[in-house]
Amino acid sequence: MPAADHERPAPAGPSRTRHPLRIPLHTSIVWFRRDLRLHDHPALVAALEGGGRVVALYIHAPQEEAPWSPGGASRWWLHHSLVALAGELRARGADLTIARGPSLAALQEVARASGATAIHWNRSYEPALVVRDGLIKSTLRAAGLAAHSHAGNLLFEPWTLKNGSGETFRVFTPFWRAAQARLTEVGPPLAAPATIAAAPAMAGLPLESLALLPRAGWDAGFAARWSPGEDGARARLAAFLADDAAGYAEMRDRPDVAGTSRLSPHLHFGEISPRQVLAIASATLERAGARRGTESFLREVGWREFGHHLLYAFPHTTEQPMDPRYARFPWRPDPGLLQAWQRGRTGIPLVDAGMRELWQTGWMHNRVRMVAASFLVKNLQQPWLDGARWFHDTLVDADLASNTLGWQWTAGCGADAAPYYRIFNPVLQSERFDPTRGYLRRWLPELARLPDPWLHRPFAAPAAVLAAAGVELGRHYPLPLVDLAGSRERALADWQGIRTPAQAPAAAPARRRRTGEGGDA
DNA sequence: TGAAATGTTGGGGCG
DNA sequence: ACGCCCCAACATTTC
Repeated sequence: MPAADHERPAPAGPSRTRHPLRIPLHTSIVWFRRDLRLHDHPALVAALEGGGRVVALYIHAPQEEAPWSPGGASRWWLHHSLVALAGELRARGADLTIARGPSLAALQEVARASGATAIHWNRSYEPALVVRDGLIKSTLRAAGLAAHSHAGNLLFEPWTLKNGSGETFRVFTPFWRAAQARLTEVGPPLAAPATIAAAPAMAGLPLESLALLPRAGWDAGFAARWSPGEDGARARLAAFLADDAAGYAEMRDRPDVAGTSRLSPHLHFGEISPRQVLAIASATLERAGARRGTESFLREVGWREFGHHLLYAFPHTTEQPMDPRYARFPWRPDPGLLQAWQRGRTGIPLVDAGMRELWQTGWMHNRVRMVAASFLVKNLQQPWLDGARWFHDTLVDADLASNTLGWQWTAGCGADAAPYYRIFNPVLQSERFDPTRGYLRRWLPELARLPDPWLHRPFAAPAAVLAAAGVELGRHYPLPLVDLAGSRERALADWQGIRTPAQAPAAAPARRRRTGEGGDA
């Protein structure tokens, strides 16, 4: 007896002609991962093609991302983003089914229970996920299921953008020049389906059972600041384009001004795609004529793209320096120094303000990230990987590709790395980029009464000034962990040592002698 | 997507 | 009036 599907009317639209009535309606799983949206979702569109029914599935499998499983801040975001996605699906007639990993077993079980014959997902590019997804795809196919991965989370697939030698770009500027030349190839975003033909509801897990929200109340400041989910993402982009994009080029480095897009967590979880960002930003700003701001903003989208392409080509860089010379760098690991940095108690105001902003909101202004990272790596000489792990655990936008790129850049061991001699002075950076001192005052209330010039450098303030402001260094606020000038000199010397590896004293004379002899060997 | 050291210039005080 | 010195202010070089 044919399935009941035969009696259903054929779906309207062009699919009717491509898929004659005699083919039974099929069921597909859409495996949602870091693409928690319904707009511009190639896997979802592919699953719905031909009038098929859909099981929308999210699988919680943090162990499959180890050692870079999502941290607490990221899990907080994920929880709320899944709530939002489930709401969007429900409004279109579908449920979000939640399962626990291992992902392969969950997919097989849901396929069996739903009768799905195909699985669609949008690709990820992190090393562990590339390996996992490859195994899953071949296993599913061997079991007779159709498994399709789609491009949906980058502007360009990493293997399609190469330099003249056919290699992955290692320097941002030529990378972005090549990408810009091909931006017209990036198609328009796909529309969100108005309705989703859902397969019968599956017995999934309640979201709460994933225990993504923290027990301790450290997330108190998060909800006021963030709106996870697809609606929140598009609202954030719209607000940025309306209010801040025109001045972005000038204001993006100012932590005392809310002039950045703050889209990073939305992009990380795929609540909005870079293709949407490109299309919406270009159209809006073309109308507004804010060309400089647009270019500057899209350039940052380019950095995200660059990080993903690099990580895809050099998967070992999550743990290993890209520049092999740094494998034997003389770091000076010190748990006490690391912990003081993590807690925002270094005695350097801009660094401490940033680390506290991070802890309390799950985010830190990009300029401050560079300064805080530079201080940890260069002045304190703590291993960049320790800093990368802390950022990964505490950022709502924690992203393995961007985080790896940023830390290796700071440490000088990355592909397009800061030159070894480029060492930030956190006090000068503070004076230059927080001229109103609004950022410092917000995050360092214990110093709020310190008069103007000294807020950037309390350790240099006259005793009378400190006393009048009610600040006793070492009690209300820490003394600096290190002397800035001295630690800078030490870093310069050590980094220069990596640049020109310690040679045997005989090396230079030996070379001279050989050239002098001319014809030997 | 630096900072500090060093070099140069030019105005003004002053003998 | 002139030369000398001092030192901002700016430019260049070096790490």
